[in-house]
Amino acid sequence: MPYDPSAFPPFAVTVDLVVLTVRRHSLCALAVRRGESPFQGRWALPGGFVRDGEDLAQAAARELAEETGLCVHDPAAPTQDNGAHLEQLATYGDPGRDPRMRVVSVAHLALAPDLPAPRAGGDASNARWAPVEELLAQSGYGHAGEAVAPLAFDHAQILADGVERARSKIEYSSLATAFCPPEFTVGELRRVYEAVWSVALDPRNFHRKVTGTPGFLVPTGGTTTRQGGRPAQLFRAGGATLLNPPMLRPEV
Amino acid sequence: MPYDPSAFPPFAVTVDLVVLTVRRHSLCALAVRRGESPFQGRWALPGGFVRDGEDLAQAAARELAEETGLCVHDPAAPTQDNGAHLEQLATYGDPGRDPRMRVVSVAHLALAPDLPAPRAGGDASNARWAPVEELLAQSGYGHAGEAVAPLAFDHAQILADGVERARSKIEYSSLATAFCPPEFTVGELRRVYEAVWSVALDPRNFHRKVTGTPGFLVPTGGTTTRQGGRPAQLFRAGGATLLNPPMLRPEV
DNA sequence: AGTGTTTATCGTCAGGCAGACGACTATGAT
DNA sequence: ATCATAGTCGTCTGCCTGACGATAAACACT
Repeated sequence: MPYDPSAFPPFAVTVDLVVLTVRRHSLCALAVRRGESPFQGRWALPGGFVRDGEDLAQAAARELAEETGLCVHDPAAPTQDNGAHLEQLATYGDPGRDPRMRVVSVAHLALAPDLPAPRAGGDASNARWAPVEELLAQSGYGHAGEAVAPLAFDHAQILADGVERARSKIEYSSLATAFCPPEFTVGELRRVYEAVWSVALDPRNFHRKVTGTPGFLVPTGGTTTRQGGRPAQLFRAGGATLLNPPMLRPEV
Repeated sequence: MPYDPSAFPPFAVTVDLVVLTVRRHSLCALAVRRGESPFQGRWALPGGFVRDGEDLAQAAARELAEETGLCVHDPAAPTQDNGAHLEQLATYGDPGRDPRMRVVSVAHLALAPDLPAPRAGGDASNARWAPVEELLAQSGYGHAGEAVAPLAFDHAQILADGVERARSKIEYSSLATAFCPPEFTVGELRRVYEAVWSVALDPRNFHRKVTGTPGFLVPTGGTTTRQGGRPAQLFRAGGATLLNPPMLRPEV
């Protein structure tokens, strides 16, 4: 028995993506320039409609692939390379958040290693990685800074929520490795934490913490000097996902 | 410029509620019996359609009030009594999760103190508080137990996610006080933790932890003997929301 | 009145972990 | 050769937690 269509208002459902990466020691998010009204020419988060017969996670993964070429790292089959972490963030459904009609957006959070270059999607005339601090300035969610127009719709709120989720989640999970290439050094992982939290961490205590947590890192045997200085051991992400005790974020 | 209606499939959007409370030393959830097909006669989580012009949080608060009479405790105006904690949980949008049509449900989590009795909503022929362990048995999310039919739709998954959220969130926030009446003793708060986590905690270490965390509890000056034994100091929830360092959940 | 039971509250002690920081190592640059 | 850079190993101190003893204040019996 189908529902009586007059019993509920129809909604459009979209997925929006907060895609985060670490570039040049700062936390950056993927932004696309809107080619259509409303907010034409303004920066926005990538996203699109959920299609018929499509799961929310599928829709988010499809949008992510369209915008970045990233495949979602499936925990069940961790053989793939260049995989990103993807998780649902929150849902935004204020009436009036889109002036055209009632749109409910299921925001997702994606964490990716540093990528060569963003490629613009179909309906976006441009795309770029921008420091989150810059995107959130002017919006009341960040410190004042560059004079960039605020993000379209309620995307500044969504981005702020995604950044906060990422900041807190790397405390008690091994998620920070999602920002790293498949093989990385302890120093590279530390620079991820430092960029995401905007703090400086003691290299010695950090090294003790991450190498002492069972299952967090597994050595690959190789070394690298790509950061300069003494060669560093290379690691892959271990199977552990929960960090107990957590990595403590220093006080402000 | 409105959207082209043919550009996206129409969805129905609902809110579903995971309302948790602690009754007789066990964590219970509000369940309503379905009066209509599909899943007629089965237990389900309370919920309903989001109305035109209504925010998601408003819709959840309205459903909560309809089902339980609870008002949402607004952090901005903490003068109200009998207020419950309400937060968005996650969104479930599998095609086919409702056999009638495409429905996206924005699940919310509510935490309430022990209530006198549930009152059935309009379209539910019955309502009750049931131990979550009982509701999740038979569903693969809990231990085997009573022979109760599984919850309707994907509500077992939603309930399991809500319970897990509550279990982890009381670790690092003062949210456990949302399960308590406005004034409560340290022992009552401890029994909340014990019920939610299904563990036994050392009363002396627990007392030291919660009274030693600044801003967690503020003494009201009164005492009570409603639990028997030596009179206990009464407290109200303090302003602190984050617990740092967190309350540690004992190992299994 | 005394005794037992229950619950609350205060103390003590040992082990683990984090922050601060010294020391040493191995590379490339000048 | 010397310096700068980055990585790695140790040490020490203070805080927090888990385990548990001891005391306090109520009630229920006898």
